[in-house]
Amino acid sequence: MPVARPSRRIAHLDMDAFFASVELLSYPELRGLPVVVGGARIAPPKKLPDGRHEFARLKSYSGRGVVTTSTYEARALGVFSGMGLMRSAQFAPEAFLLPACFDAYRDTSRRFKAAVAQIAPTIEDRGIDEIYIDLTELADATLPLVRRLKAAVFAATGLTCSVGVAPNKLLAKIGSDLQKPDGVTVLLPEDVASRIWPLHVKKINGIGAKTAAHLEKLGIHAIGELAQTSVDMLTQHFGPRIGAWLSRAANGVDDSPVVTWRAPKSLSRETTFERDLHVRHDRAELSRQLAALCARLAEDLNKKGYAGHTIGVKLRFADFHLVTREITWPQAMFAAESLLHAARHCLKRDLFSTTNRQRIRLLGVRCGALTDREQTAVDSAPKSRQGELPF
DNA sequence: TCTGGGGTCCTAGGACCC
DNA sequence: TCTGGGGTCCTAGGACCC
Repeated sequence: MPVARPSRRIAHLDMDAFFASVELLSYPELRGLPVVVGGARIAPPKKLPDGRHEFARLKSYSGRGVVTTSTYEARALGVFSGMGLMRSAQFAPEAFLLPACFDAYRDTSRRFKAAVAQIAPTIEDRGIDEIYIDLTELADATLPLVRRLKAAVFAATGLTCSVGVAPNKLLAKIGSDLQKPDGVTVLLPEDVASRIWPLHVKKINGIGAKTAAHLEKLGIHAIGELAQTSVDMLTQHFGPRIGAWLSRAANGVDDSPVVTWRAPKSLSRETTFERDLHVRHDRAELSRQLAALCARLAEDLNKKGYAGHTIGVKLRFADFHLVTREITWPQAMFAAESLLHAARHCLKRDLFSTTNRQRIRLLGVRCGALTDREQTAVDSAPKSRQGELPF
C-alpha cells in the first residue's frame, strides 16, 4: 500500500519588475512612465543644479547591451528582458534608460529575504529577485500568512511582489506569474485541470524555447495537451528522463524539496567587447582582457574562500558561435597568475583556424571543481610548458 | 542596428581501471 | 587472439534560468 505523502504548502515569491522598481525608488519622478534598465557601460542620470535629473532615452543608446528589466509601462510597448537595447528603441524610443546598479539590487534583495525569513525561515534562494518558501510547518492560514509576508517585504523595501502558493514548487512558480504585479494566487491539486492545463507549455519552469518548439511540432501547445500525451511518445522524442519529467510536470506533479543551501559549483567572469576583437590584430588587447578577467575571478574566489581544480575559457565569435575549453589540474588554484596560466593553456591555435573564428565578441574565464580555500595548501601555477599561444 | 552576465544540470563519448 | 561489462573521471556542448 502506498504511503500518502503529507501534503506540502510551498510559496513562490517573485519581486515585481525588480531592478526597475528599485530604480524607481531613487527616481520617483519616472513612476508610471516606460523605463528600461540595461546597458553595462552607460552613465547614471546626471543631477542638474535645480535637483532634477537628466535621463537618457532609449533612442540615444548605441552599443551591445540588452534589456535587463523594464517597467510594466515599457512592456506594454513591447520591450522585454533579453531584448537588444538598439532593437527595443524601435518600439519605445522615448523610454527612459537607466544603467543597472547591481549593488543596490543585491542590498534590496538581502533586505526582502531577511524580512521573509523573520516569518518563514525555510527559504530556497532562486536568484536576486525570487525565492521559494516552505510554509508547511507554519500554523497560520494561507491567505493571512501571505499577506503578512507581502507586508513585511513592502516594509523592508518599499516594493511589491507576487506570490503563488501550491503543494509544490512547480505549481507555486506558475501561480506567482498568474496575477502580476502585487498578486496572490493559491492553487490546489484539483485546480490543475482548470487553471494549469489551459496555459502554454512554456509556463512550465524548465521548458524553454527549444523544447517548446519541439512540442509545437508534435502539435502540443497547452499544458493539458502535454498531460494527455503518453510517456512513451514523450520518451521517444526527449529521452527517458525528460520524457517522464514532462509528463509529471504537465500533471502538476513535483516532489523536489525546498533546498535552503547549496555549495557553489563554479564561479566565472566574462565580458562582451564593444567591438569584435581580432585574434591577431588585437592580440595585445585580448591579452589584457584575459588577464583582467582572471584578476576579477581571483578576487571573487578570494572573497568567497574558494579555490578550483578546473579552469575553462569561453569564446563567442562574431557569428555568435560558442566554444568552451577547460582543463583540470591536480592542484587547486586561486591566484590570478595561476588562473591566467591555466586559461592560456586552454587557448590553442586550432580554435581560430576558420575565417569565421577570427573575430571574438566575448571572452570568459570559469573556475570549477571548487574546494574550500583552507584545504588548499599552496597555489602553485601549473608547470607545464606552453607553446605559442594566440594571446 | 540582433542577441549581457552569472549560474545549474544533463548528455555523450573517450580514457582508464578492474 | 578475442571478448565481456561496470564504474569513474574528464571534456565539449547545449538547454535552461534569473
